[in-house]
Order: sequence, then C-alpha cells, then structure tokens
Amino acid sequence: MGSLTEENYIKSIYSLSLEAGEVSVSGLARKLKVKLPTVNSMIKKLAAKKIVAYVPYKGIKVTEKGKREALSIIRKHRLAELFLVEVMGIGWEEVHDIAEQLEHVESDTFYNRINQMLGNPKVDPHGEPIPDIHGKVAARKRLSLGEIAEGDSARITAVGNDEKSFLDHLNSKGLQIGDTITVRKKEEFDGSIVIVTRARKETMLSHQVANRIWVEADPAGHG
Amino acid sequence: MGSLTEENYIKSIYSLSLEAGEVSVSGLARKLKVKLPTVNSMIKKLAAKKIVAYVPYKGIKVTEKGKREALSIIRKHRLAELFLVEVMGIGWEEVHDIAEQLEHVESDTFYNRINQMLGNPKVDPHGEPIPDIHGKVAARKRLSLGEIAEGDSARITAVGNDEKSFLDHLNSKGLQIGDTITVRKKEEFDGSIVIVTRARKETMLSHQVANRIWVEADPAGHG
DNA sequence: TTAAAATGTTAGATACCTCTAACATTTTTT
DNA sequence: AAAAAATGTTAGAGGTATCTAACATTTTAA
Repeated sequence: MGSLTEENYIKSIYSLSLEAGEVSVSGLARKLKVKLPTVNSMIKKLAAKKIVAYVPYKGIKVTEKGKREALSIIRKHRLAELFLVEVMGIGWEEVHDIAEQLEHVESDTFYNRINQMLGNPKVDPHGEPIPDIHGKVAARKRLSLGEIAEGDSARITAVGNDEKSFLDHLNSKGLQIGDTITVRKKEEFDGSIVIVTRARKETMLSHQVANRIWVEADPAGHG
Repeated sequence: MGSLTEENYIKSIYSLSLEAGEVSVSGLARKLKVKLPTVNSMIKKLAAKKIVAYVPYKGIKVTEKGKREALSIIRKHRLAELFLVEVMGIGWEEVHDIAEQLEHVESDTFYNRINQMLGNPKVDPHGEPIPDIHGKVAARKRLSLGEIAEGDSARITAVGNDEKSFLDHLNSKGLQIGDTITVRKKEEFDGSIVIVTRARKETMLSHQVANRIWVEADPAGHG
C-alpha cells in the first residue's frame, strides 16, 4: 500500500492502540524513535488518507481501513517470524529484526507459500496470534505472569516483546513458550518474583519482565 | 551499505559494465527507468563515495569497491532466487521480482542459513553463477543458442534474462535449464531458428530469444 | 489556582531522489 | 565540415521524511 515508512507508522499505531485505545503523538514518537514534529506531520498525512482519525491536541485513533492495513502487515511479520524459526532454524531472539524487513515484501505468492508450508499456523514463535488472511485475530485472554499468585503454577503462552535483548534474557533464564513454571515468591517491594522453571531451577524475574510474559493458569499445577 | 536506491544503481551499473566495460548515463537511465539528470546526479554521489569512477561526458566505470558491493547484492539476489525455487517451490518465472526485494534484506544470519540449506550452491535457477562470499564468480564461457550451427546439438546452461515475460515464453516452448536441444534450421532472413526440443517437438525461436539462451555444445549429439 | 511540566503544533531547514526546461558536448549523417 | 541527432549537464523545483527552534495547549503539582 503506502511507503515503507507509512507501513511502520500504521503497525506501531495499531499495536499501541491495542494497549490504550487512543494513541498519543509522544508515545508514537518514542516507539518509532523520531521527534514529535515528525510524527505530527506524518499523522496529518495518514489522516488525509483516512488511515487514522486525528483531532489536534487530542489523540490518534485507527480507522477500519487502518486496522485492515495494520493486520495485513502484522500477519506478514508473524508468518515471517515463524518461517524463520520453523523452516530455517533461526533462533527466536533473532527473527524479529529479519521479519521487520520481510514484512514489507510485496508478493502474495511468497506469503501464501509460507502460510502453506507452515500449515496455516495460528501463533508466531513468541506466542502472538497470526491474523488470518481476512484480518481476523483469535481473541486471547491476557494474563501476565506478574498476576499469578504465590504458589500457583502457569504455562507460558506468549511474550509481549520480541526484541533480541528481551529474548536473550529469557533464554538465559531458561524460559520458553509452553513451559510450565511455579511462582515461589512475590516481592511487595519492587514487584519482582521468584519462580521455579521447568528445569526445577529457582530464578528471579523483575516486575518489568514478569509483566511481559503472558501465561494461562495451569489447572494441574506442578513441582 | 547505502540506500535501497543506491544498491539498485550499483547492481545495474555492474551488470551493464559486464556487457560493455564502460557504462553510459543513458544506458543506465534506460535500465533503471529514470531520466538522464536523475542518473547524472546519482552518479556524482556514487563517484564521491568511490563506488564508480566518472569523467563527465565520458563514461562510468565500476571501482573495486563498487564491484565488491555489486557482487554482494547479486549473491543475495541469486541465493534468494534459488531458495524460492528449491525450498519454497515457487516457479522460476516468478522468483525474480521477489528476489529483487529480498536482496535488500540486511542479515548475515538469513543469508548464511539460505546458503547452508542449499548446500553452498554455485548457480541460480536461471543458470547464472552465484558469487561466493568473497565475491568470486565462476568464469563461464558464454555461447548463445544463436551461435550453434544447423544440425548441431547443445545443452541449455543459463538464460540471459529473468523477467517473467521471457521465462513464461520459454515455459510455453517447453524449454528448461539442462535440456539438450538440436538446431534444425537457421533463417538468414531474420535470425530466427527452428529447434527440436527435449520432448521431440519442433518449435521456432526468434533471434532475440535465441541470443538470450546460453548453451554448451553437446559433444554426443542427440535425436 | 497559579506555576511548572508535559505534551503538541507550526515554521523553516536539510537530505534524498526524482522531475522538466534549458543549455553543452559529442557523435553521426549529409 | 556543417548540420542534425544523440547524449550529457546544469539549474531549479517538488515530494517524502526527517530535524531544530519557537510557540501553544493541556495536565500535573505546588
């Protein structure tokens, strides 16, 4: 559709809007690592194209059209990530940066084949749902590891950040999607938690990390 | 290295230089489908970066540095094409346009894995040699089908054009890399030739087509 | 509720890549 | 060798995406 830059704006606006509904100019500037006036002028352009609705000094809202475009890019990004991991054997901490580039490839053939080779998959290597070709996303209840009570177990279903530094951190703690872990202790003081990993090791996670790990409560428990 | 635009200039300059040694501003403008002044100013920029040597009103020459960059892009393009055909099962007439996009992906991991999965391949799906990681290209004798004498046989080793329209044409004639064919008749008049295909069908090829099919003489002969 | 801080906007500049119009040089043809 | 054609260059402008500096509005804190 639009330029590479536009695609990056749309994707960021959409993902911020999932967290907060309305998106601020400053939030977007922070996410895209550009200055406020840069965002301001791009938003005007996107508003002219009806991709966002914008009221000066208020906020940015994604339109239906914008949502469609965002989901198409996110679909390509997540299919690419899964392909890189499953077919090419690249580590999950490396695939985000490559997928950032592949998501801009324009070729139905390319993405249809990827989808077919992966068996029309539903989630990417970080546990995030892959929108289907019509832009439908499987709804997910988002319970973070930080919300699990002391003594309870949970299974990791996704991670809320796919930057290399974050995933390297999880790798070093021995955490993977699908692992069942138990919360041993929760610190009031700083929100950090101590968990028992699948490998029966105790390890500490900061508040910031625990809140970026999505889980589902484990009915059976373990450990 | 440089921008996407720069990469496209470098690649085009290099491939034109293989045909003619020196490259003209107008030839480059034709190839890139931009106007003369556009090329003129970009060439000045590339000359400032020592990627080409340029003497106004004379010609454009690729420097060693330029050659290195060009070969690195060409390597990525041809690895991508082969990957798309061999691993993803996409038709050879479709892969060029996708590879044009993939060649700009910046990731050693990505291309090292592709190279590894393909077993460090030497030629792409169109029979063109893949430069190795140091920029070394296997030398190839280039004999075109148009140069084969009446009655002689030859084996197709490569095609000198990877546009979809050209490859669709070859597909419709039932021609593939590796096929051994026989030249039945050569027309003085327009340079067209009649050949016998591997499937023992007679078919006519125009001068323009015959000269874009690279062959090696078949010592054994056939049919 | 006023002052301070945070957030947002406008104006004007720059780099990149492209164009058209006008002019210059080189090559080809007569 | 002069004229015509082809090729190349310069000047000036426009769109995109970015920036800094100055100003405006909204939110938060004193």
